[in-house]
Amino acid sequence: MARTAIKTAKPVPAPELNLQAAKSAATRTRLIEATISCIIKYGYARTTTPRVADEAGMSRGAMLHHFENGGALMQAAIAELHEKRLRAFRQSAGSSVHEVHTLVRAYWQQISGQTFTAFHELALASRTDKGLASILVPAQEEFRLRWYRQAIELFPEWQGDRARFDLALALSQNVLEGMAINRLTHGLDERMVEPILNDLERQIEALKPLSVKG
Amino acid sequence: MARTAIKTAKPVPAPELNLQAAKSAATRTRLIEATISCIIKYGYARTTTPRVADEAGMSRGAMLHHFENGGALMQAAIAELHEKRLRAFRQSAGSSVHEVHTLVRAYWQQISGQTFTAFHELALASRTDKGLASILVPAQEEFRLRWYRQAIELFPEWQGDRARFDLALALSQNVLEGMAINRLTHGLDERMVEPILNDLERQIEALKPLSVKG
DNA sequence: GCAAAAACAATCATGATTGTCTTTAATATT
DNA sequence: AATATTAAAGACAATCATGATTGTTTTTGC
Repeated sequence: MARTAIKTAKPVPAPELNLQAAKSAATRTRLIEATISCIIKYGYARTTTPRVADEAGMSRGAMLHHFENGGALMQAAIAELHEKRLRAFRQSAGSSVHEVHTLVRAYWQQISGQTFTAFHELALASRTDKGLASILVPAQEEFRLRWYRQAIELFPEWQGDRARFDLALALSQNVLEGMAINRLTHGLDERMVEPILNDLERQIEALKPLSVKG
Repeated sequence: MARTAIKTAKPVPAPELNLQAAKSAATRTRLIEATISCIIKYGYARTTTPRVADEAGMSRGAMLHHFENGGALMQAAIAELHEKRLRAFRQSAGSSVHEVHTLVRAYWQQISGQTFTAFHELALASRTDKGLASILVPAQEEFRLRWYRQAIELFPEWQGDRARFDLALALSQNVLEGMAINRLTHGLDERMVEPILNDLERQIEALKPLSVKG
C-alpha cells in the first residue's frame, strides 16, 4: 500500500520495513487494543487470554507468539493506555485556550471516555495486586506530575499563592474523577453534572489571585 | 449443657434458642465476615470460596452447608455490608449535632473505613457483572435515598431552594467519595485532605439560604 | 438412651485459565 | 529455487475454582 508507484534502482527502498515486521506490528497493536476492549467490556479480572485472543480474532497460540505471556500483554496495554491519556491531555492543554471553563470541560470530556474507565479498572485492581501496581503506579505518577506542571504553565501568575493553586487543582481532580467514577458505578445523577461543573468553575475562579482574574 | 438444672413440666423454657441454631447463626456470621475480609484483602475477583473458607477457619464443605453456593454467600455479605453502612450512617446522623462541619467529617470518616472499600470493590465489579449488579444496585439506591431524606430532615429550612440544596448534596457526595476512591488507588495527596474538606464546608455554608446560615 | 437432623469434613468430577510445546503456513535471505 | 525465519494455529499438561456427593461427628427431641 502507498508504495505501488516508482520502482527504480534499489528493488525496494526498504518497504518501511519488512512485510513481516509490519504485519507483526499490526498484530501487536490489534492485541493491545483487544486487551483494552476486554478491560472495558469484562473488567480487569475477567480479561483472560482466551477472551483477548477471541476479541482480536486470532488464536491464543498466535497471541502468545507476540507476547510471551499474559502479563507482558497487560503491561503493553497499560503503556498504550498511558499514551492515550497523555495524547488526549496534550490535545486539551495545547489548544491555546487558557480559560478555566474550557479546561474543566476538556478534562471532564477526557475522563468521561472509556480510556479512563479502563484505567480505573486497573487502578482499583492494583490495590490488591502488587504486580499490577508496580507497573501501573509509575504511569499514574507521571500523569499527575505532567498534569501539575501543565497547570503551572497555564497559570504562571497564580504561583504566588501556591496553597490556593494546589487547592484548586486538587479540588478539580477529586470532583471530576469522583463524578466519573460514580458514573461508572450507578452513583451519579446525570442531572447534577452541569450544576457541579459550573460550581467547580466558579470555585476555581474564586481561588485565583486578583491579578489573574481578568 | 445449660440444661442440667430443674426438670419440671416443660423441660427447658427454650435456651434462647437451640444450641444448634445459635451455632449455625454464629457460623453464618463468621462466613459473612470472612467474605467481607476477603473482598477487602484480595478484592472482589479474588474472593474465592476456598479463600473464604480458609479465612473463616473451616472447610469448604461446611461452608457450602450454610450457603448453597458462592453466590448466596456473596449476597449475604452484600446485605451485611449494606446494614453496616446504614448503621454507621444512623450513628452519624443521629448525634443531634447538625453542623455542616460535623456532618462532613462524619461522612468522611465513614467512607474512609474498610466498609466503603468493600462496597466500592463490589460497585466497580458490578459494572461488568450483571448478576452482581442486580443485588447491589438496590442497596446503593436505598442508601442514597436515605442519605437524601436524612439531609432534608437535618436542614428543613433549606428546602425553599431545592436547586442549591441538591447541589450541596451532590457536591459533598462527589468530593468525598472522589477523595476516598482516589485514596484507594494511589491518587490522593493526603496533604490536600484537610484543605479540601475545609473548602467543601465553606462551599456548603455558602449555598445555604440566608435564613439558615446562623 | 436412641433415632433423626444438623454441623462439619473430605473427596470427586467438571470446566476454565495458564504457559509450554508441536505443527503448519507464510515470508525472507542467499 | 532452497533454506532459514517468523507468523499463526492447535494440542497439551498443570493449576485452580466450583458444585455435588459421601462420610463422620455432634446435637436434638422423644
